[in-house]
Amino acid sequence: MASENPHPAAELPPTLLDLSTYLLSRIGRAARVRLAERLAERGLRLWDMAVLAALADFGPQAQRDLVRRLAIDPSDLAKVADRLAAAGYVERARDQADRRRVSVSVTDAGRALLADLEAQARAVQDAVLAPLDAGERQVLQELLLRVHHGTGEWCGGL
Amino acid sequence: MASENPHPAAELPPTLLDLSTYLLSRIGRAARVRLAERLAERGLRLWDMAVLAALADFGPQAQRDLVRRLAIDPSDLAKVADRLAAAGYVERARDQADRRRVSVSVTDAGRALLADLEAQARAVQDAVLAPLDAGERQVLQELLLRVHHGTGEWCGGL
DNA sequence: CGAGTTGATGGGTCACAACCCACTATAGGG
DNA sequence: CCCTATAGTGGGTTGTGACCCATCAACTCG
Repeated sequence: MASENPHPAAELPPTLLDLSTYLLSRIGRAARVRLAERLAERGLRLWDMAVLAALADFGPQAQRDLVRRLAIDPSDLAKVADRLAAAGYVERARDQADRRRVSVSVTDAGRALLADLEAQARAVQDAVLAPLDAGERQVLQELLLRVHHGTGEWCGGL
Repeated sequence: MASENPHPAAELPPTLLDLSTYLLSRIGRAARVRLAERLAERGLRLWDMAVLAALADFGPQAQRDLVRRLAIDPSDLAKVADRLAAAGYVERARDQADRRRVSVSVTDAGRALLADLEAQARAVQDAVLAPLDAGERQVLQELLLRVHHGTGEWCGGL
């Protein structure tokens, strides 16, 4: 039998396409998966990038602070920090004022890596948002930011 | 030590917030998780809703067609159809023209359920998109739809 | 100086999505 | 009438994200 369609077309139900949240979920997941693939090529995960970004943006800080900021499980963060440190992207040092705390800071290698990862993320974004022109992307970004701020009580990882 | 902030604030790194894809991913995931919770209260999963929606929108069809349309694994669909049939939301009948195929159709109960689920999805959407007025939601929906159509080659589940 | 608290860590569990393979039944072409 | 392809099904594996608990070390307060 002749295949009705070269690629399956995946014509999704209007009932779902009508939900912004459905589109949000699908598109967001696609973007996340795509970026995750690129990170995986470098032996990294999404959390690694998030931690690097937090350190680059907010400076050296204790894991404790990263835990609060990123809403990540302390135990999981310990593992991420471990791998990043082993790879030379961050340095860990006991806080002399409070020797329980481990202060984490990005190295130059880490900063360089982050720049690369950002470029990857931008590339994925360009691919995903291809149908939109610069102005539309701006509008989208602004709307998403408003949505994000308006509901900061979401907790939730990533 | 006084807690600097009642709720942890989760002040995320600008490096990430600047990425629309990051926001897309976070917001989309939050919406999906929230809806999934509501479905779970009814003993259902997201795929159940997707299958019901596809059947309601496109009418009775063989599992084979659902597989192509929704890009779901045949084996997984079999399990979903099984549960939906057991709960009385769909009916399965051998296609008389091709007895390999199993034609699936929604029952009245299934249609009623879907209406309920849609209401749940709308409720979640209202909560998530709370910061936006009707006009802005319209704009967002349109942008997301364009993004979605522009990149139909994503495959990928949900 | 205890007693309770906090930060970090290691070692798990649990749920779930995606995927894959083997097997049966049916269809259809040579 | 075989042979191959297709539809559905059952029984898995794998990877991952979130979470949880026990433990150790270090701080703080009484």
